[in-house]
Amino acid sequence: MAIDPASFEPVYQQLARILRDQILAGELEAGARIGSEGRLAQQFGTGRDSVRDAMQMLRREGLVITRKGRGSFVREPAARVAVLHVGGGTRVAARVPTEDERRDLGIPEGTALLVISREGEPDRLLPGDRNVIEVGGD
Amino acid sequence: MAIDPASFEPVYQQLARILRDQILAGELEAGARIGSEGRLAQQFGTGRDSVRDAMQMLRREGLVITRKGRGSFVREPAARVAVLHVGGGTRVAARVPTEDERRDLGIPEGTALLVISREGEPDRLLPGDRNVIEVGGD
DNA sequence: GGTCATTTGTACGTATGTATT
DNA sequence: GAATACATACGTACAAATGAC
Repeated sequence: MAIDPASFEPVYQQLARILRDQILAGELEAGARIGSEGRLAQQFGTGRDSVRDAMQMLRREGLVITRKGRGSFVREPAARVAVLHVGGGTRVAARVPTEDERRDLGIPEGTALLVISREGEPDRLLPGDRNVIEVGGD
Repeated sequence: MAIDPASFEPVYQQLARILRDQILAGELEAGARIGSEGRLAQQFGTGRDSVRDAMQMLRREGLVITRKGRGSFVREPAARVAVLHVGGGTRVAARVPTEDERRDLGIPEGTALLVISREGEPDRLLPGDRNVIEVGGD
């Protein structure tokens, strides 16, 4: 729960990880307000810059939303995924990949992810650089 | 082609717009190297911070890719869109919305966009917060 | 292999503008 | 109007990756 400035992991990523874990664990519920940038910077002993970078990471992952003059809030998980029923028991979802997925899949920023789901089958992740795939329409 | 620090439009957004226009107009071809952050900052008379913010904007839009120690390069347009043929002459594409689309559609960062295309019909944009839609698979 | 210049990544500081409460 | 909070924008410094030599 503390920041190690000497760690191999950048400060802002440590901070993002701490907050992400709290959100995914439900300690910070959807709609809950996250401490202000100044407050968090003071609390964790970092610059406000690092807090902003961490927040931005969480915004990109769709976990939080930040409103000017108000603060940052935990987002509804479902609000960041578009789901399409395409027939034949197949669902197609679009979402922004997490940082981990981006690293694992080797895809750059600015690439959306198609998730193709069928009952009883593992999800198929389709990044934007392997485009044009046929899905049986029934 | 110049930056106006007194404009209502933030410096980094002016810079992003200039570079975006050059990319979309083909003046900067796919794979082309964009000037270094320091070079651009000097050239446009801004801080490196503003250049970085502009680059980040373009990265999120899928227009450029940045590699540490090397520089930023114009990305292949197709590389950022995943396209799925779902039958019935319908195509589904996922991509990260542009900043303009985010503003127009009123959706926050970290939300992907589903684009449903059918021959002879206008594209339908489906953001992540209006989820679960049926598309005739036929 | 080693060194060097270049370039981006991270992290701090300060100041001012703008939106919300 | 005042207080709070985020947005923008400048500065500096050092770390890490890359490529040229």
